[in-house]
Parts: sequence; C-alpha cells; structure tokens
Amino acid sequence: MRAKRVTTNAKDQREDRKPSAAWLRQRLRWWYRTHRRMFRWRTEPRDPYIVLVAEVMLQQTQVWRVEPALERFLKRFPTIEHLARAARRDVLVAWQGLGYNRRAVYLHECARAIVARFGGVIPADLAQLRMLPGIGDYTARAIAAFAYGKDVAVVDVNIQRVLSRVFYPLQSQAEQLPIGKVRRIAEQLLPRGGGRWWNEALMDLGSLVCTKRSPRCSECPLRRRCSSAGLLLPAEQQAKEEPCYRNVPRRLWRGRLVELLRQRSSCTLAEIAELLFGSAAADDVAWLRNLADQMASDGVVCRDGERLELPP
DNA sequence: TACGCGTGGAA
DNA sequence: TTTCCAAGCGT
Repeated sequence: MRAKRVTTNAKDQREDRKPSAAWLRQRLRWWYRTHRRMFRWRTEPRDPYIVLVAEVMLQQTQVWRVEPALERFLKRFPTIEHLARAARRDVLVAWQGLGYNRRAVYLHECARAIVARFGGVIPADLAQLRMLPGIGDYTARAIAAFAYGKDVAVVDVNIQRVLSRVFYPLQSQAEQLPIGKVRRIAEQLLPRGGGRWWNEALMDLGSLVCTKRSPRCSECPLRRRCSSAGLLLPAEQQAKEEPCYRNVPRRLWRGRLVELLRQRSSCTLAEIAELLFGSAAADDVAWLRNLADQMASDGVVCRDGERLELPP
C-alpha cells in the first residue's frame, strides 16, 4: 500500500509541480514545431525594419488588426529611409484603424532618429534601443531577440501570464506575478541560442492556449507541471471610470478628431465642434480647443490659430 | 506609481 | 446592449 504524501499545506504540494528548465524547453520546442504562427514579421531572413514597425503596431493591439495595417504601411513606406522622409500627416493616415495614434508619432520620430544617429541601421543593443522614442523595455527586447536573434528574455503580457501560471498557483484568471519576478524567471529559462524560438514559443502559447480568459489547459503541453492548471477561475470584473465630456470618454473624442482630420485637410475648431458635438456653442469650442492643444503637444494634430490639421 | 492613450470584435 | 480586452509607452 502506497503511503500518502505528507504535506504541510496545499502550497507545498503545488511547489512540487514546478517544472525544470530542461523539461520546459523540451516540451515547448515540441509544441512550437507544430503550433507556431507565421507572420510577415517572422519571415526569414528577418528584416529589422519590419520587426520594428510590427512591434510598435502590436503594442496593446491584436494581431488580426496589425496584419493588414502592416502590409499597407510597408507598401507606403518600404524602408526606414522612406518613413523618415515622410510627412507626419501621411504616417498618421497610414496608421488608420490601429488606435493609439501617438504611436505613429513615436515610430516616425524613431525612424528619423535611427537614420540620423545610426545611418538607418536599427540598433541591436538594448541600451541604444531603449533610448529611442516609443521603444520601451518590451519592444527593445523584442527587436533584439526577434530581429537579431539575441539571447535576451522578452516579457510581454502573454509570457508574463504563462510563466506566472506555470510557476505559481493562481486561482484567478486576472492574477499574475510582478514583472520583475517574471523577468528573472524568464532569464533563467532562456536556452542558449533560443532568443528567437523560445520567446516566440512562449508568446504563442500565451496567445493560443494560455489565454487570459478561458485558458485551454487541456491542450497545453505544460499542463502536467503547471501550478495553476485546473485552478483558474474567471476574475471578478471592476470597471474604472474615465474622464468624459458629453458622456463620451476623452480618448474617444481624441480618436474621432484624428479620424476626422484624416478625411479633411483642414478644419476650424468651430467646424469640428459642429461635426463632433452637433454644436459649436462657446463651451464646446473651448473644450475642443483645450483638447486640441494637448493633442498638439502629443504631436498628433497641429493647431494654427482657429484651424486644425494633421501635422506636416 | 498610476494614469491616459484607440479601436472594434468577442463575450 | 454593455463590458472587456489585445505583443506597452511616456509622464
């Protein structure tokens, strides 16, 4: 008769499930061979410019939305030199449908900085990448690993979620370990020479299987050693309030304003207030002027007196 | 550190 | 219909 394992508490029992790095690498490499996703930014040989544009587009944005936008964008701006030379307005027009229009401004300035400072060669060095506008910790690591095959641990929200769940027993689908803790784990796990495939595999697993809501644990290659397999329950939602005007969140007004200026070359504040609010009352124009000024400081619009347009 | 920043399909 | 969410970044 087999003696029952003696455990002091439930947590210790879960700790036993933690997989070794070797096991994880073997399982994930096997899974990745048959389940990896192919994208324009993953075609070989890797083009760092395509990786850069794609990674900026992918910030907080789903793949299905980025794929067609990236094709349009690359047709319009085939090289980093084309992008650097372009008018800001054309970059914002090409950004249509992606949202977070400030990213287009950052990407444009990023391209200009790379042409000016690095002769148009996108850096492979993390510190140099981090100094560029719109390139944060994630994107710098993504470019180093995916474009140049550097052995750096990439931690996006997908990888953070996968590693959090695998190494710690989580009961809510919303829970995850702090980013710093996850990065330490990720750096320990990263196989030599695995900068590309390992990070992509973890990311694909998080996107396809270890999803935030309704994770497909039964299809997961890591389920036998995952601390959270079978534990995850839906998170209780808690919406937070956004600053609104006329019952519409401020950033929606920002989006509508940029979209309006994509269609028309130039408008007065009063015309825009009429189009957006159906009213050009003094309060509405004043509120719009304030909005436009902040957007101008973000670089997504250009205000000349009472006229508003996309920046040249 | 917490907040503001777009979009539109899915739940 | 409403709510939630998706390869983050800068301030």
